[in-house]
Amino acid sequence: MSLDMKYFEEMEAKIPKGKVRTRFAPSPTGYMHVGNLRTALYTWLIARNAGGTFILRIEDTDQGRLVEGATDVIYKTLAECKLDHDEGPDVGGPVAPYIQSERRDTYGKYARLLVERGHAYYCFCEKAEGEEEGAFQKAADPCRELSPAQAQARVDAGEPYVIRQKIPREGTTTFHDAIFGDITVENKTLDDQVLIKRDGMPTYNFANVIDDHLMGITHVVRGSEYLSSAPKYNLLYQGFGWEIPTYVHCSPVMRDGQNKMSKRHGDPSYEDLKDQGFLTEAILNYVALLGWSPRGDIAEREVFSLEELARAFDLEGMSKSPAIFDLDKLTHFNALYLRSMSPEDFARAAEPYIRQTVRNGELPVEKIAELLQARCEKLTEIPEKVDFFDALPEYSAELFTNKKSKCTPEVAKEMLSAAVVVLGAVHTWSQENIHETLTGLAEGMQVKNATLMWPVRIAAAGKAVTPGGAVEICWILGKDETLRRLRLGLEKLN
RNA sequence: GGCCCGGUGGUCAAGCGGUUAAGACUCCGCCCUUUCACGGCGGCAACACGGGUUCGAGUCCCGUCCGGGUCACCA
Repeated sequence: MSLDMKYFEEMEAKIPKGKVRTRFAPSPTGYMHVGNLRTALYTWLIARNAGGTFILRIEDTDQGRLVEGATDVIYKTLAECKLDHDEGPDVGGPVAPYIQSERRDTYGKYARLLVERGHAYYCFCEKAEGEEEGAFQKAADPCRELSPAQAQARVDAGEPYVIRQKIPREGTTTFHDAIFGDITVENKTLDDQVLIKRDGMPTYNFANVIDDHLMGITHVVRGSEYLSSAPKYNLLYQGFGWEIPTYVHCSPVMRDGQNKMSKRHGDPSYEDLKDQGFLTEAILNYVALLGWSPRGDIAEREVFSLEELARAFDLEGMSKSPAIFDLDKLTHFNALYLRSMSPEDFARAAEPYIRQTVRNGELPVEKIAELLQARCEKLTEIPEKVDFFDALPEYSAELFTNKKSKCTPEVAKEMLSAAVVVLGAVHTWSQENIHETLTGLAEGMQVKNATLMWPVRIAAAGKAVTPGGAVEICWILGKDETLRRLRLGLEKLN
């Protein structure tokens, strides 16, 4: 069997050169891990920071793990996060196809090229079963010593085989990582990993090297779990005589000191976080800082838009150690983003949540939203905060007691009786008028504002904690409903 | 177990041989105030340990301990 050298030349000729090119290469699992999302973000940032190209590649070489509709989740998430790709399965590009299962032939050809060059060999051994405990020593593979002719004969005879990388027995291999620096390992600690599986599909490790090279990837960004296989990648690149890309290994996002974030442990994916009421921008901002931090004169800065991140991002700022995901801090970022929205945008975003419990179409949603903006950290906490507008909750007369406001049930009774009278006389139900009326009443009765406002608010809302004060709540409720509720409060006190 | 990597407050982190060891989240206190928030001010809290090198070490070297990764025909 002879190799078609022209094929390799053509493939080589297609590789774009001269610009930074990065790729996000997820395998379609059906959801986006937080760690995955962060890797995608960093990969995108490296490309955008350098004015380079960001590529999406789907790694679906594991036939047994294909999940229906899983690639859609990837497209949807990237689009939502505004991590736009310049090349990919959906938009095409100069080095298509961008789905590994469609590149199957390519891997086989390159594997044979590597065999030809003496850096790989056919292996006909039975699939290794789970080794015994403590048996860490690898047995030497007899197939490694087969002559090319012997191997070819068995292949031709239809014997099933895999292709393995031929790792040198002696010496050391050193590779460089942009974050971790130079790492040297002894070759004898490396195993002859499988390159082409029995089913003809490449392993992740092999497909990655081939694709990264053929797609002209300059910065290989991936999780640090691949750090220990990096020497083998280097040997592969060297075996082909290819230039080695810049490795960027990112430390994992942890759920606690011991475990990585994982769906299995019930840790939230990007989709889950969205469902919990987190904003995409806040998630991205938080996640960016979980493993990267700005330096120099912006070292103290935490709030970054995507564009600002792209400008500020640098490999130097990346952390070597794992980072624990902290929901409290994410929540803080979410609150920050919620507050920085324009009142109009916030009202638009909040309205569906307000409507969940406020169904009365008469009530001014914009005003309710205005009260909510500084008072919620997540949109999802809105419904229970505003439920009292529609229906006055059952509440205990004990709520009228408040030490700081100098209010007791007796005082409340007095305040409410007076308030019903003066509020009943208000002609134009505006916030200003309500405010003046009530503060005027407090002054006339020789009590501090709080002593009057407390019972009014309690009677109007029926709960101890409300968004907004007495004046605002009364105004939103309208005159009739306010008076009705205040009278109800009075009854409760009798 | 071998190999590789890491270790600054509870968490994210700055620090690059000389600092009172930043900042943020959380928590606590105070101010503001019409509840709660927002905002403002203040506070608690850290260089894993032991040896070196150096006039001087969180910063450099070695060891110990702890944690993680990897040792798949999964990615």
